[in-house]
Amino acid sequence: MISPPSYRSHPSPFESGLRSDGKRMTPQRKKVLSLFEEIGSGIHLSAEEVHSKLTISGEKVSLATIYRTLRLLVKMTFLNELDLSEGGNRFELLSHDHPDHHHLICIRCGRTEEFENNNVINAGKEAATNFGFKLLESSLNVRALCPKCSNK
Amino acid sequence: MISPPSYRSHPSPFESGLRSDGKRMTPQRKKVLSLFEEIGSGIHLSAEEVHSKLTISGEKVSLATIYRTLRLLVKMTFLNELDLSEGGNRFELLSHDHPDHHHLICIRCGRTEEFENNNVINAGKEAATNFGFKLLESSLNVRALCPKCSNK
DNA sequence: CCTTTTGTTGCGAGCTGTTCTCATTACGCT
DNA sequence: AGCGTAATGAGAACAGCTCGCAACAAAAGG
Ligand SMILES: [Mn+2]
Ligand SMILES: [Mn+2]
Ligand SMILES: [Zn+2]
Ligand SMILES: [Zn+2]
Repeated sequence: MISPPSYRSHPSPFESGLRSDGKRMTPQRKKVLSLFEEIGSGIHLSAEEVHSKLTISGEKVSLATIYRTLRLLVKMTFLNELDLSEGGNRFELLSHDHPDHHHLICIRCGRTEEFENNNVINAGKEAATNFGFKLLESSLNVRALCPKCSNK
Repeated sequence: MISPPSYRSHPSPFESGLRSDGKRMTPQRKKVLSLFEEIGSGIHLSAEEVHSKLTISGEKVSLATIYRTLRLLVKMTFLNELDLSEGGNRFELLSHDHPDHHHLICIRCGRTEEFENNNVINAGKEAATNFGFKLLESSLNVRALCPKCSNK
């Protein structure tokens, strides 16, 4: 029989964020966030894809819980939600070094590249200011054809 | 009994665009495009809204036909399709003086303002060039709170 | 510990926006 | 007017997502 460590281990930022809000850490939540962390940033997964990736690696989490958890992780700013037009929404690990990147999407094959541009960020700020709006977030989606799809 | 005019009237750009592609002008198609033209640019309508506006003014066009026609009008570049995240997609008359405008959206009440910014356009071009993509279109969506929704 | 409380899950039903199927209609051409 | 074929209307189907609720499980209290 293994006894738990006698010291109190540091809770992860995820766990303490949950706790401080009366919410609980669960295996399902851990699995979803871990998937994104293992896969790294710059990868954009749909809820369906999260579900099948977990299923394939033997972890059973219901689709409804995945949707709930994704929403939660977005609200907690661990994930970023993308609306790339075609198909369902996608989610990516929110990297704190590149929080404001934008996306270049091949509308044929779905290949997606990321880029940053301060002018875009400023354009959003400026527009919000001009109309007296309080800026939340601005996202530039560039729809295009990748080299492979472009020459036939 | 009224006879049709004996001269051949100039077909509209819409009609000639259709004809040149083996497609036909129909009352339904005319009604949908006319609605957008009468209502003017800068107005963003969902398919459902197009349907109810036509229904209210006594024009009966089925919802399926409206979806088909909206797709067609986008492909023919008479309309622009917006993906403002929340709810269904919206459509607007594509004004040829302001083809590349962007949108500032209040996520609470839906109020939407338009703005133009050359830096944004250039950012899209630049990103496409850097990755060897062929640019199709780029759209900046700024999510924010309008003054009314922002203070309470 | 056992009990209570309360947040969370899984499942299926439900919902919303959009597309599809197919029988019927009607545009455009002669 | 008649023909070929595109387009429509009506409803079924679909995709993506949310909800309701019973079963479950983590905290909290005794
Ligand atoms: Mn990204
Ligand atoms: Mn607009
Ligand atoms: Zn491609
Ligand atoms: Zn508002």
